[in-house]
Amino acid sequence: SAHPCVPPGPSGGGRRSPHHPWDLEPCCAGPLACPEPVGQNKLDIGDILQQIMTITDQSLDEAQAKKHALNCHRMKPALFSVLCEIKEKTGLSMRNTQEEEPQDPQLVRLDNMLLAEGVAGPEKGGGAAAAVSAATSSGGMSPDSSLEHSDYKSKLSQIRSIYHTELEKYEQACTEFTTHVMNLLREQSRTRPVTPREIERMVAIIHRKFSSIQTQLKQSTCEAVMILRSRFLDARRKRRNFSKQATEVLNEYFYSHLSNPYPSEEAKEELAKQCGITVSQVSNWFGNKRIRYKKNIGKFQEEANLYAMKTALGARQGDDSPHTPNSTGN
DNA sequence: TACAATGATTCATA
DNA sequence: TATGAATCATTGTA
Repeated sequence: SAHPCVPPGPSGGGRRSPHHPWDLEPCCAGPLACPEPVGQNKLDIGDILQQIMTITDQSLDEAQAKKHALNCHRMKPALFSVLCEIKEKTGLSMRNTQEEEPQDPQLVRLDNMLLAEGVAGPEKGGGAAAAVSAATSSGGMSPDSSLEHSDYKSKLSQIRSIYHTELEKYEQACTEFTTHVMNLLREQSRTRPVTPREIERMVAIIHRKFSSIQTQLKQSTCEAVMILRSRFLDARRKRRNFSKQATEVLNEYFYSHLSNPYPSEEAKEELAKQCGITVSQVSNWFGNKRIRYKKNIGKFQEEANLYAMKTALGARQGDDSPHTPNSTGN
């Protein structure tokens, strides 16, 4: 009852011809060599799809053989173009899903820091110089620090070289892996439609993964630099006691203002000048002195008496010695 | 070498 | 923001 022009459905029948393409014997002779009735084509396609679906369940050799057979199959170009069409249609919906994302702010910060420290970018020792200048400006740096400076520089250059070696390794691995995947996709594009855009996306995914590894490397490098810097800049590590004369000046002020040992900003500046130290060092000294005195007044009694006597002696001599102005007096 | 002294830092608070 | 309190890291000394 079927019209001779209406081919049977894909699931209809299923009786294979003796020279059926699903035997997957390469049919390299082409369609002319193995003529098939027109109605058979839909059946062919259904079976080809079935074969493709099950190809992953087969062993490598089997799959390879089947792949080769499929590549040579006379229906392949037609099927391929259909797949391309379907893919193009579905591809449209995901076209807008993935666009170039903005640069990771954390990575930007890491890059900037590595650049500022002289780890990334051209070698010039800028980071070390910056550290030194920072140390000197903070007031805690002794002038004869060239030894420590070179120590810092050598350690920084160690970090730098490790960083660059690792970075190079990662970049090489990334390139190798990308090439491998691209080759794989190109190879696959012979049997399934793989658009250049798809390859691009895959490459982008790989780069993202590798860049996250790179971020970790940058993070640990930053940590190493921070530790190095903190060790280098930590003034506690190169503490020098003040001169005897400076301590004397500070103690004189402290004990002569015992009821209110809080020098004004001007007094601090004056004391700093007299002692050859910075104002913040004067502040530190008074901070420490106050707390330590308060904690153990008994221990400081002798010292207090000594300076009280000194002050009294100075006052009796009547000389208008250039002492710092009494802030509150008592 | 242990330990006290001391200058500096950090953190909480008023 | 100055100060107190705790703590760190080094120096000085017995």
